[in-house]
Amino acid sequence: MDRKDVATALEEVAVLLELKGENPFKVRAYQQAARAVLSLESDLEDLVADGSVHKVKGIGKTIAAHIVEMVRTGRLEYLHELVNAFPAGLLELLQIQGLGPKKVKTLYDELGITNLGELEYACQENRLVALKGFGAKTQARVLTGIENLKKYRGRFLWAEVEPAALELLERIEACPDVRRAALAGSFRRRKEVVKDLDMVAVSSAPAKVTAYLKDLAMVDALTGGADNKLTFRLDSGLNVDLRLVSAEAFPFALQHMTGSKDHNTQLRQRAKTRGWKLNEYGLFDYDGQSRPVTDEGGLYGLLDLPFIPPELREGLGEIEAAEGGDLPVLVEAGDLRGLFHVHSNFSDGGLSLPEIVEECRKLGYEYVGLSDHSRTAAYAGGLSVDDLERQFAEIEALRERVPDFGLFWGIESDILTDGSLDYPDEVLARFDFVIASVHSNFSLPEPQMTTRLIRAVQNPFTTILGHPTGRLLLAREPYAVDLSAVLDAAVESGTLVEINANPHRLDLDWRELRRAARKGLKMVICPDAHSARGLGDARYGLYIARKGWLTKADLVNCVDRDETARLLREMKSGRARPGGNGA
DNA sequence: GCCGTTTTCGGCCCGACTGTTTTCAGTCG
Repeated sequence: MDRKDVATALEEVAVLLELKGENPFKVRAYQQAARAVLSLESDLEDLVADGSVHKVKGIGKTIAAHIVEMVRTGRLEYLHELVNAFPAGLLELLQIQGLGPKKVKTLYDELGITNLGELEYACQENRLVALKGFGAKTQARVLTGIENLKKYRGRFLWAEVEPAALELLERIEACPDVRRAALAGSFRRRKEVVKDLDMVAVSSAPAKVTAYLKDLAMVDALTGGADNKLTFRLDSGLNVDLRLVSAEAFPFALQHMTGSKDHNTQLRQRAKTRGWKLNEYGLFDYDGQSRPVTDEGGLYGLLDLPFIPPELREGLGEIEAAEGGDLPVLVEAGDLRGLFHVHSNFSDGGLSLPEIVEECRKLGYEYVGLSDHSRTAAYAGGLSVDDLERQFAEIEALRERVPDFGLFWGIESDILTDGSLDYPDEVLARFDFVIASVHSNFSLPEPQMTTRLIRAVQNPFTTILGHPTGRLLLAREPYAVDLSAVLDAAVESGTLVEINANPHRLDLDWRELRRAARKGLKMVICPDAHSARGLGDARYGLYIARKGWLTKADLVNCVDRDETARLLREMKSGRARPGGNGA
């Protein structure tokens, strides 16, 4: 087990102990130990080897023994005992908004509820209202929570699917009876959430391909399919549709399977007005002759269109734009010169400041904007004014050591309920930049939430509005807010808006990006990284920026270090802001 | 369960909200 597995196991222990009603400080000890493991500077195996695990701050004798057991044997007996002490479905109840360990325990103890289905039934029978600490509103909230959970089930984050998708593609390409293969569908269009995986392959031996798939370890079961259409389920629960076609049909099938439905409808319409017929097998003229193409570009070419990148194929005007030569030159990975919104171990991040700099340089960036949590975010180790002093000193020292790398000092300030930021102005004035984000009080009524965000956006110290809608994909709906009004305010005051690249967020949503860019809004791809791996999340932000039609010009990340420094200085002094009146 | 130390046990991070209560427990971030 690596450090991440160990940390996850410790967190599971914490959850189960809470459910058991254990001493809350014991629970916290496990949570803290999990965090300590994650932010370990040295190798976990080395620590185990020389018996010094218990010397790590936050890890005592008991948990050290647990860790040693996990690293050596790959499992933790204590965790298994705890898991077995509860019905399997009970843990799922914790995912419902508003239900924590105490309430779940009550439901289990008092009503014998052990899974989602039983809970839903109990709500419908009006049985929750009678429980101590519960009432009509709680019951209604639980029902809504169950609805949401059901809605999310069977759907996957793009980033979750990616490793399996790439591996599967590799395996299928390696099949002797497959000549060519590609990923298609919403995955290829880089939708933030996908329901299943569509694939196309060239093969004339479906039976052999079927047999090959059956032997793959990652394939859980073949679930059906006719001759040229195989459907199967991966061990992750993801369903895959694999379409087998001839080499001639491949570009047409790939285009067809990539979609979207709206895009394809419009494209077929376009073919029809030319007297042709387009389907997954080819483009046919009057006398039923198909026109040969070697790739998708050729297909679009036959319809007098340039190649349309899959990300844009949502039927949202891309065909008209392509026709008029107005397709955007989408931003590319190489365009990103630096990142903002990176957490260090001063708050809840795992990396030290020098490690962050090193990792960013490895990734080819010219600068990084550090932003830890502000003081109100106590749960995330928010920085007191004293902490800020220490951090500033460390940053100054580090800057001297890496003169060729840009190090911007920022903060992710909580937006308090009234829309104000989390430090007095004289403190805010010291940062190179300030990201303002909502982390509490999500259920304000829309008018108040809108006012709150607008106030934050208009604060002269706010550089970037962080995760503007607060959504967590497949977990939490966006808060109620008049987003359009907030973005207008951002354009007006020249405040930047984050594209939070964490695959659970991807917030701002891609559907808003194009409209926002048209308004003149400048945006920033922010990994919101808490670890080295988290820095890599920037690419999900890039994908979503592309999906939102963004070009280099829309993203502050695409200017070099000196220009960025100048921009931040200007924003601070209030003279000019990109997109603002002073620009 | 961990820490620090006052070597044997007491303190451990918290503010705000919500819905339940009639003064507070549970949840969230």
